[in-house]
Amino acid sequence: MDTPAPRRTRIQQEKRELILEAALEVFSTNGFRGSTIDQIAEAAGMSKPNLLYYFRRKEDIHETLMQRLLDTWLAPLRELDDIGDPLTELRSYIRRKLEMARDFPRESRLFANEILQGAPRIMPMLEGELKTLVDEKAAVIKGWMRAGKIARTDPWHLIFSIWATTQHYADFDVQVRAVLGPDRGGDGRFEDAARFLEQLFVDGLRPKG
Amino acid sequence: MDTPAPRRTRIQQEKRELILEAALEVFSTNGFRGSTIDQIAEAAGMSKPNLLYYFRRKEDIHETLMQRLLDTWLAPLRELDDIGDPLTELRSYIRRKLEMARDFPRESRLFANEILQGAPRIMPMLEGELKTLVDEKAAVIKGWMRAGKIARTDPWHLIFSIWATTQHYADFDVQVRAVLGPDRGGDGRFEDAARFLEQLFVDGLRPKG
DNA sequence: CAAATTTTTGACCGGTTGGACAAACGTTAG
DNA sequence: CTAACGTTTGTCCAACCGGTCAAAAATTTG
Repeated sequence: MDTPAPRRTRIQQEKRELILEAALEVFSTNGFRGSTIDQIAEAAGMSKPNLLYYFRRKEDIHETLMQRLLDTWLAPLRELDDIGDPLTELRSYIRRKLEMARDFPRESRLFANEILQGAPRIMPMLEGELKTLVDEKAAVIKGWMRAGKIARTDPWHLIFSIWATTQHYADFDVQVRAVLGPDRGGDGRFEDAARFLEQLFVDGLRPKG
Repeated sequence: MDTPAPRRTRIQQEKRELILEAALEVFSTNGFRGSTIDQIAEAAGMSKPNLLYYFRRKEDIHETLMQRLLDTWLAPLRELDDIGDPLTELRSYIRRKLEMARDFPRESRLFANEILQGAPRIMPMLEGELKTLVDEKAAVIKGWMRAGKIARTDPWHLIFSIWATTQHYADFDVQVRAVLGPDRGGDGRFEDAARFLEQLFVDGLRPKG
């Protein structure tokens, strides 16, 4: 099904990386339609026809970017495992997701842009791979609830709320910084967020006496 | 500072409303740059030059839409009051925000689009009006914590987490529906979400010991 | 070196987009 | 009726955008 491993020269590999890096920057802030090939080419330090020599269509860049993103994006949830203490597992999942929001905000915004516009390009993946993964992990969480390890609640919405709260710090970064102001909006905001979220979810999920 | 009350005929008022309604639909799904005047005009059932008779520039439509949005968008937070039981107050704030995500998803997505792109048009409002309001309400919440009515935590991040979790059901609606599937992704998803969020926040904020 | 291949660029093209404009059309008031 | 005013539309334009192409420049290969 996949393209049969296209042979690429060293220059091709490097330039393609350069373009993808530039495109991530441009797409994540302007969306797909709001971005122009010229913008990406300029950010990558090359001319438009030269860029089009490496990616024949604008959509190819976006598609490549999206494919790479999805692999790494779900990695934290895949790691959520049945071994170990449930509350500890959830806590480290939240921490990993928040670290991704901190370290890969552009990827988060690229994803958010796609979903906001109705996920026209990745809908099959949402209904397939993603749903399967979430259902699987929801079953794990349900097991923890049955065993009395965490409070009974809806596992799917629990996962949604973890996504929402962590990605918020990437997608709505400007708002967060504007509201916190120059004093508290600095680098420490992610640690404050980590502390808060840990408290919220751990106390909110601790099994009731 | 404001425009000196432009006189408008009845037709002008009606047509402007029609255009704003159509523009909300188009802008919220395609973003500003991703939307064309033609699309909006067609959605409003009129020709492009006719639309431009009521709004001289595309940006004017967006600006008007954004100004109206901001008023209603912060209303729920403004209602958060010091009277009444703190946990009840927070619970009804969450409920109101979730109802807005359910009833006004286009407004939510319009706002999300703007923030995602760095809030180029509303940054002053974020740093001014919004920050002032949030600081004010954070002080109220801090009072509740000092009084031992709710658990001690960061009020600003608490507000962020309420925004994030509730707006998620509007902004990421397609993902939510895709993951929940045809069975659970129906109309009941907002009630499930309300139940879950209430449990999460109320239990997570109940004062300890 | 020289031939072959890969990379880069300037010029160009067709389609789209935001917006201008004048003329036509409709409505209302005297 | 008619003049004034408000509304609608067809036509047009300049800028922009995604993408092509041939030729020049650089690099690799023999």
